[in-house]
Amino acid sequence: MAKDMHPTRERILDAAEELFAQRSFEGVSIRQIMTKAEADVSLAYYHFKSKRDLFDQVMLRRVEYLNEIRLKALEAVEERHPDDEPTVEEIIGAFTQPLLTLLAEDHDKWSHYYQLIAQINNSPDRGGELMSRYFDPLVSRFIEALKRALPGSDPADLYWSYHFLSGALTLTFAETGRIDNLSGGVCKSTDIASVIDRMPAFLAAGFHALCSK
Amino acid sequence: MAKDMHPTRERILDAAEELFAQRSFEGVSIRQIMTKAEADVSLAYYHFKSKRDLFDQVMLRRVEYLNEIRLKALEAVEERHPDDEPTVEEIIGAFTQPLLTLLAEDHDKWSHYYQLIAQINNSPDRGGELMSRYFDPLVSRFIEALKRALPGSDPADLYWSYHFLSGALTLTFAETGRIDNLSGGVCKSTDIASVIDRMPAFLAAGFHALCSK
DNA sequence: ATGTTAGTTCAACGATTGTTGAAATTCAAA
DNA sequence: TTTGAATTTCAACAATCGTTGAACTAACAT
Repeated sequence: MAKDMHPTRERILDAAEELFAQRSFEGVSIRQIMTKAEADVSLAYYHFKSKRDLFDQVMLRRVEYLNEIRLKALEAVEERHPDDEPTVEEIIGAFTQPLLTLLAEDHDKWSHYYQLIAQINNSPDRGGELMSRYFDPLVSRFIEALKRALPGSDPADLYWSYHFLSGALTLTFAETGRIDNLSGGVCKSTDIASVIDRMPAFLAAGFHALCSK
Repeated sequence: MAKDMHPTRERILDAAEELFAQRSFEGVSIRQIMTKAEADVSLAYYHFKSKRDLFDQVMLRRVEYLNEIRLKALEAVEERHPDDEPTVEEIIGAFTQPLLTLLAEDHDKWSHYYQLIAQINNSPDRGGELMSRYFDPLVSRFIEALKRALPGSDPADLYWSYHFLSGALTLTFAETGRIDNLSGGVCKSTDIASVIDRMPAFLAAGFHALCSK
């Protein structure tokens, strides 16, 4: 089914994904990755061109599928509104729900990937560049939909609103445990059900406050 | 005036702050830091116990002052309301405005520090722990104020709302250039004036949507 | 059997890492 | 001028870094 079924290559990608997410690109050595993958150090360079290439392949492995199902979620919402426009909350729901669904289906598989994205999103080094490369087509599509849901809004307001959304979203999926500490156990980073309905409501209200007149 | 006026030590801290912010703790070597600081490698270990200690001192150098002025901003808002409670937007303004004011006063001094905080906030490794250590006293104080401004609200709603705020705030101050790319130049990461009134309005609306009934 | 190819192992390279001890320098107090 | 402490320089340590080439094994086509 999958295009790339080589088991060793997959194990390397899994190990790299987890370690890069936890300790960043430079914070992890090839040897540590290959130890976790239970394979010889040289195999990293048989399956990948370099450490940087390995990192890129970790990103690319899931991004395509991720963008695909999020786009489909948006299209599903739009098809539910043949005449009028979907609401802001519906659009934001289509943007966030697929992430939560995947996480609920297979937490171990997606959590590290989300942590990696959160790290990149907040990296001043090449964060803006990388995020744009991987997600701009999808995000632009969503912003178009939001523009229609908020007619006459200032584009700058819209972009800033999305920027706030992006920060809230990536931090939430980073599952850093911070909210566990702060709330003294009332909230848990890994409690997906708590976030699933709170985040779209919170963010949609922000969009309306900023972009509606 | 300042407790620590040693010029070399300050130069090391400046260089470390900038490089740590750009490339993370493990992504920067002591030698790179000392080259930028124009000082011998050994001086890092004369002024600091270790690389980790240097990192901690970079964080500690500004956190006390930062928490102080943000607390004062909150107290000023509260004193303006001797009888009733301040609004949610006023409280969030007190939380965010001092950051923007400092950045406007001396961008080079504070931008790297903010980038470092953004990086830590989104780090699954020890992010939750470090952020709690440095900011929980202040944040708890603000959440108390928000609790009074939103009587009868569910604490979990409040904590999650603050969590969304935290993500939006740190990403914005990370100045990654992402919004520059996405908006095609309409918005600029470094344009503080654009953020100063948009962010509190956006976030306050989110709090009300989630925490008011 | 033979050859081909994909996958894996082993050993090593030069460079860089964090860190340290001792010598050299600076500079104010005595 | 001598003393002593604070600061800086120099040289080096073992360990680890990313990366590579050559040898080895497995499986399968001819």
